[in-house]
Amino acid sequence: MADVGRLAGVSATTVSFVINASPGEVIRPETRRRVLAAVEELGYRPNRAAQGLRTRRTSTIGFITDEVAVEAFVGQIITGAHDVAWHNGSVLLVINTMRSRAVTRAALDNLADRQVDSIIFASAGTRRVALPPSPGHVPTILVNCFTANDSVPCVLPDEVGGGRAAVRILIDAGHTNIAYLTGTPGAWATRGRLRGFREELRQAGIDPRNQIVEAGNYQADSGYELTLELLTKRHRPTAILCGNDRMALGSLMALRQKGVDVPAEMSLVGYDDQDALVTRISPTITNVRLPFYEMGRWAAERMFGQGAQGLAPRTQMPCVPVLRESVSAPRS
Amino acid sequence: MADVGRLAGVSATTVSFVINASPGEVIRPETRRRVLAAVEELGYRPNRAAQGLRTRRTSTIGFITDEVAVEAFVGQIITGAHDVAWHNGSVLLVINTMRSRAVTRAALDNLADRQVDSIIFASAGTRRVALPPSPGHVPTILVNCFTANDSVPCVLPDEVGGGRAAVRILIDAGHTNIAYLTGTPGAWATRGRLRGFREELRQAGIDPRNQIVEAGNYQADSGYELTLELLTKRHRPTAILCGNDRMALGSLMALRQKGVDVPAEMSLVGYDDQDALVTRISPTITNVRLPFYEMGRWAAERMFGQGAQGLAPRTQMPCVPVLRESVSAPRS
DNA sequence: CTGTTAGCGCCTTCAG
DNA sequence: CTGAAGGCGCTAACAG
Repeated sequence: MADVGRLAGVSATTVSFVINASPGEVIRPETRRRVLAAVEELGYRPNRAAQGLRTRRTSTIGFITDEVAVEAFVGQIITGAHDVAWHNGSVLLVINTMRSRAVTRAALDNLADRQVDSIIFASAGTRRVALPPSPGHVPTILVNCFTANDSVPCVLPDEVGGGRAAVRILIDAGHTNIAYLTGTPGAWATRGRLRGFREELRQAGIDPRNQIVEAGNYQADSGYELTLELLTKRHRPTAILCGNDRMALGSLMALRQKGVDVPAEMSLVGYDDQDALVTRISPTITNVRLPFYEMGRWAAERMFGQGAQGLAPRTQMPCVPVLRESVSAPRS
Repeated sequence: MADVGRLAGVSATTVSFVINASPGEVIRPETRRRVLAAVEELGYRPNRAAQGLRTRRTSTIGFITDEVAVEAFVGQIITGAHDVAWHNGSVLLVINTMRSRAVTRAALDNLADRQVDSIIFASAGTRRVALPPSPGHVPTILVNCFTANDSVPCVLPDEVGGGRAAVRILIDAGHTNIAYLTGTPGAWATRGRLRGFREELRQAGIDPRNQIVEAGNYQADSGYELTLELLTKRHRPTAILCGNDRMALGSLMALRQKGVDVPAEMSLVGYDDQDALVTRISPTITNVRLPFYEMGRWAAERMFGQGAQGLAPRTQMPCVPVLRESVSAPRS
């Protein structure tokens, strides 16, 4: 930087002013031109580490997660947070904890030591986490998880609304006899979706107690087996709602095997909207999409606004219906 | 740090020596104890940004990629690189380019400005990339991609070996009439796998020209349709090898639909080993696994050894067979 | 409008 | 064995 100043015939300070377009500093156009030329000639690039030391702002967001690889869900959260960060000149420092509490603790310390501006903590599955107290007071937001006492602001998918949206798709298509093959009973997501399922039916004047609800486990086999079972019942439903896309896939395989056409003879709705599973298949599966990308964006956006100050303890993002080929009106 | 020294009754220099266990510096145990106690009491943590400025080592690896979210492949590479980095006290700065050349260029500059120790550039699909010349001379390794003139060392999956391994599974099970539903013709991976397919057959004394080879497109529908077609042929194969897991899934659906039992009447082998697709289904699909995690590890490991110096221009990592339920001996 | 001075927090000679 | 001095590259007051 001193070299640049020397070449341009000015001091390092002036170079800094020019490069950063420091607000309040007025530089004569001629000087600015000379400085820029010198920067160009020397191929000078400011050292961000030094800047960070001086300004106490590293333009870095720490991103801690359970697990980057499984399910590609976390990948979407990262992508959302990344896009916003990049747009604001920041970048993501990613640490994978593999759900180890020790690693989580170490990651938090490490990120604080590196002077990150803020921390986003994301979980692959929606759940309660016990976050060790962060050293220093780095603004922190939780994505797809929450703490017991809501001590840290978080953003979650609106699963109840998602459950309602899923049923609404089928009701709108004219179905009144809908089977719901749920995911693992007790899981946070399962409970919300089921509640939404019932609420929406009731609101449409359909008694949820007349609908078949079977508990699966979010794996393809459970969708497959529960569907085979379903097909043997007397009062066969005209539509199946699945706990997630893997189950929907299993269900589809069972329907194929039994020669039941989708959607002509049976409508099918998945949940999660996992691209690889759901759009590269025939028929493409109507779905409710989880807002992972949006939650990632949301969290990062907060970091460039008021930080984690003044946020509601919990924010919900909508799960939106995605209409594809697997739903049609029931056969009359 | 000065505060810690004051509390312990020593200089900041001594604190530094104690904290870093600086080699060559001998500290009296009593002094060390006092320093450590002061560190503890004050909750002192060294500022990594300042350390980085001074030592010119940030313990940070820049990780640039096409796309974090799709396919979960990149997630595995990140995980591999991350694990090695973390083990060595380093951390990953992740940038997503969305295949934009401008972003890639900016990412390279940004990482150099941030003084990362090294850069790993990973692609979601195996392909040739045109990497803008890195400013500064940060050691760089390519994962799952390569440059035209091999100017940057890279690590790639051994697709020829993978193709061989896939056929070998079936030959070992006793099959001699094997159909191969390939992925998109012309793709680097497709060509390698097909070559391996032929080599291994020939070596087993089977003429590849007698085997059915059909070109698909790596999507589930192509597996589905090609399989339906296959089942109408006179000389029906006893085993199907698919270009990837999505195609295998499509194939499985076609077989189900036609009432062909897997593996009793037809053996099936996928490729890629995408967990979500392949193990959460019945039957679980025998596979050849792409070494994404290993390639990520490999690249990061180099960065803690000789850097990118003295590496072979291309390194291949083996694709290993994963035996599951979808293969059995052919019906005699 | 521009230059001087003084650190940010740490590590590394070099003297004791 | 320990401390003093200097500087990594940059920016923020404060003068001119």
